[in-house]
Amino acid sequence: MNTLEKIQSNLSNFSKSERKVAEVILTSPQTAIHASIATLAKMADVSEPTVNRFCRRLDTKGFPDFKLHLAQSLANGTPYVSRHVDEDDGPDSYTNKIFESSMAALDTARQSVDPMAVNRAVDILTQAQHISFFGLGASSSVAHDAQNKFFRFNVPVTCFDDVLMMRMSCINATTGSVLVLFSHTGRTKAMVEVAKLARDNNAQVIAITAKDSPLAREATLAITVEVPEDTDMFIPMASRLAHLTVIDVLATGFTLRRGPRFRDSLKRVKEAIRESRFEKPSHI
Amino acid sequence: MNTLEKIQSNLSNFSKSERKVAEVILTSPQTAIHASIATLAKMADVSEPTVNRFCRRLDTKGFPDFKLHLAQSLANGTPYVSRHVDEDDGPDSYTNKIFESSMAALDTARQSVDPMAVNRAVDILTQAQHISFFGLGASSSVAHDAQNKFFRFNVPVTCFDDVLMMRMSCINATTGSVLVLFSHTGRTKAMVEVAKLARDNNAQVIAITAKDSPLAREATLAITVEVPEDTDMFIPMASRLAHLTVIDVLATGFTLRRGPRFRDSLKRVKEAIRESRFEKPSHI
DNA sequence: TCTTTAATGTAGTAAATTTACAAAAACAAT
DNA sequence: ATTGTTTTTGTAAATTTACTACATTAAAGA
Repeated sequence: MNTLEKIQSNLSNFSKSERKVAEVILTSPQTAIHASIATLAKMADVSEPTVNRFCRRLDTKGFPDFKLHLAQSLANGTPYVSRHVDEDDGPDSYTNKIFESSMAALDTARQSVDPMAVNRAVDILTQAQHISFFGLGASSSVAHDAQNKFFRFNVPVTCFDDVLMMRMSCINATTGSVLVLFSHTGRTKAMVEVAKLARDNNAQVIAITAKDSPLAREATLAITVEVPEDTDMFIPMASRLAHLTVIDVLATGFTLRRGPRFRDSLKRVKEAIRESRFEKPSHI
Repeated sequence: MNTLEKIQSNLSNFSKSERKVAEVILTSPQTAIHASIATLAKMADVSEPTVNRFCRRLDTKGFPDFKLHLAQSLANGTPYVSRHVDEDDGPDSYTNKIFESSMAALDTARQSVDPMAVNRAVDILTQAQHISFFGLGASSSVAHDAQNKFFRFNVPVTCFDDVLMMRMSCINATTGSVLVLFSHTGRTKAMVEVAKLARDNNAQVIAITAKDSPLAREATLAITVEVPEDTDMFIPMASRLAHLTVIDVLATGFTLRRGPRFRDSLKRVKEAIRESRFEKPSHI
């Protein structure tokens, strides 16, 4: 909830003096954010500590922190809030809502991803002799995307979206094999079994999945991603965007680890497909 | 202009030490607004007055005032600036940069997508007797994702990431066929030819691609998406996220058009895969 | 190489915020 | 009404924070 609204709704919970502070802030919030605690105290005709206590009552660290929160709530509207699509939303409305929800999801995901886990995953990937990407259902396209990306790195890669092929591939796994498993829930039985099978064959298993899930526990290394999935919609949407972005992060880490010479070869891959394209008009 | 963007664009005008401050703030603006001038100075490895001078250079009264502005810019408008990954970025830094760039890309994409085009695409899709999704290279996983999504709608769908199959499929196309082509550049020769072939066979062609591209011109309807693609990285990253989100938008429009009864069948699809999962501990 | 100018840091100062504690007010129970 | 208790509020000191003036260092130009 927006800070200004919070003050409004908590008005009855405040003490007499605190309410005076609230009144002053509600009357001219723009003045409040630029005032010092002394000025504001004088305006509300209370003591400075009262203002400070008022701030703490609103779950802020103190006066400066409170001003920060207030400033944000004054900056028209909260940015990317996951908003549910309504029955009677027009194209304009649902288009915006979906995009904003996606951005909000990425933001949540970003905060939940542990960079150290990313770093260790990059370690494992750079040392791999062979990388396999596995995903079922909605995650199969994620696995395909990963394959497409790492393929350009001139590393042996495969990708499966079929349980039987995954299992067969695990049987042939060796110490140099690295498997990357994608699963939003981390509870798909088949995937958990595949992870176990792979580890039994000494392969390294990186899971990109939910925190504290069976798959996360079964993997050598788990990059856990928290995504506020829209439960109204019966289709996973936000999770795959988050997973794809994790792929980008891993790919970036990979190229950074390999150094500048490696990037030249990427450039050549890109140039290889140039001929298949229509020239872009150069005068634009 | 948003403070964060202002820092980004003024980067060259700053002195060496000021740039260090800018880097720290851009890397984690959320940390910056909660830090004291001393903490920030230490993080950037500069002196406190340098931080202060940095603030003034951005037309603020001083450090606290700067934090207020920054807080506001994080709240409204575009908080996420597309930022390039540096050679010496640590895991923490590049993880954040990639996520933020992705969010910034989605924001740009959102502003460029025409909701009316979306609406017309939904019209066409709801009336389709058969839907095919085509994508090559990095777009093939996008097409797969679309297939997975629309498959749940109990509509006949196919998906190809192979030019020959695409062409064969076009030959058999009829008036009720709808093709959805994904291409970031809209300049892939093969795709443009496929679009032409399909239209010659009276199929409807929806292109999700770049504005004013050959493919956009060749299609019955184009949903044009503008994406600030990072040209340093020789791999398309942001574009596919934008295209996937467009799929979500189309899928949402589709379900809304079909009405509430339709959603029950989606629910059943979801329940069908429940058995394949480990139960989630209910006490959490 | 020397001079000039710009950039950066050090140390001290002023301001603002917070803490600890005491006074006052409100409330309850005798 | 009066006393004891709790809550609220304010005072004053301590601490943290930000800023200013000046010194030093680095860079640029002659």
